[in-house]
Amino acid sequence: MGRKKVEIKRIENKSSRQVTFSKRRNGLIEKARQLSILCESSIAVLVVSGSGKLYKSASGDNMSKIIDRYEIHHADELEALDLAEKTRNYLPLKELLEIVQSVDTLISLEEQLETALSVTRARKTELMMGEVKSLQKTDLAEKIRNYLPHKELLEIVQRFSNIYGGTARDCSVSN
Amino acid sequence: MGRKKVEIKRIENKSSRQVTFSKRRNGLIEKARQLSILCESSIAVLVVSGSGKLYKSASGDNMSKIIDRYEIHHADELEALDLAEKTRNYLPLKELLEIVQSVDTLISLEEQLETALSVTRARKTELMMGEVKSLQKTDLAEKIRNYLPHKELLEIVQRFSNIYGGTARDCSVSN
DNA sequence: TCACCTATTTATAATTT
DNA sequence: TAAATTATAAATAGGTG
Repeated sequence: MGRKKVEIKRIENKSSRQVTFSKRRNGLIEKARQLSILCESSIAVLVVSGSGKLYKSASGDNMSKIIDRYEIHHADELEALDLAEKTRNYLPLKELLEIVQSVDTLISLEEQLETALSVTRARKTELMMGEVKSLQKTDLAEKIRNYLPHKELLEIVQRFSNIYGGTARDCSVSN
Repeated sequence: MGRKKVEIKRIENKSSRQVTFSKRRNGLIEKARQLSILCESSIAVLVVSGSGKLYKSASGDNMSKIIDRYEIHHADELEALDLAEKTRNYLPLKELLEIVQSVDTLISLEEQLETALSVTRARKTELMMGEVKSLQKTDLAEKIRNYLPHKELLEIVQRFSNIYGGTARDCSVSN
């Protein structure tokens, strides 16, 4: 849609590439805006220029919510990937805070965790991942359950399981 | 660009809205692809339909890298927001793992942290956030510095600071 | 560099199959 | 319904000031 048909390949001339980048970028964002209004949808457009500059647009909802939606959908795909692959991807900060908080809780309960804390990191990971069941009968388990809502605790344990490849999925943490 | 000019407002007829959604969504993603090739850029498009279904496209780079770029840029804006707001946003899982690992490291160095570990959670947070400077002269600081790359440690400390509202930004952790 | 211009291509709304 | 067609609106490539 111009005086000449252009092949879709890198524009070699730097200044016309810059002009085209600016024009088409604006066009793309305008198209996103229209689609979001016409069809009641939420659209995020992120453009990173060759020089690394970021241009973004969020229509119909805010950027974080749209990316959140992507993360939720994407989480399933992550299941199949290994840890190295996972590290290139994301978790909600909320979950991070919960995990940090749960680790923190474990630390604050250290007097009851003496044995566990003296073992190796691998053992500790296993504890956080897979031994919740056995802790149920102890005061520690009681305290942890009181500290975090049951469902969230289970999710955190499962998250650790996913990260470290354990089998917490099979744990039940009943009330 | 059709038989009639259309106003940019919600299409009331459900089936024509669906048809337009499908056509324009494809058009948008194709435009993104072209722009990324023509101008050597990376473009992410996330579309969430009214019914909540997600459509995504990443051109020029993978989705995670593009969103990562957004997160890095966006981090500055987050500074001004409170924790509740922050929890609706994201951190790379990589950073999560580093933080968990750093907490883990702190735990494994517990014999040197006896005093710190016996204080309250608030005190502990303060330690992790703001007291790195004072730790520099101790063996603990040495071990931490050896355990994690310097730059990453600083970033983690700053991240804790951002989360808990401390002032680790002012800390220097020199080698 | 930066708007504006406009010939032309491209996208798409309505229609047909 | 859904895919293909077609008439038209919209986007934009190259040009101009």
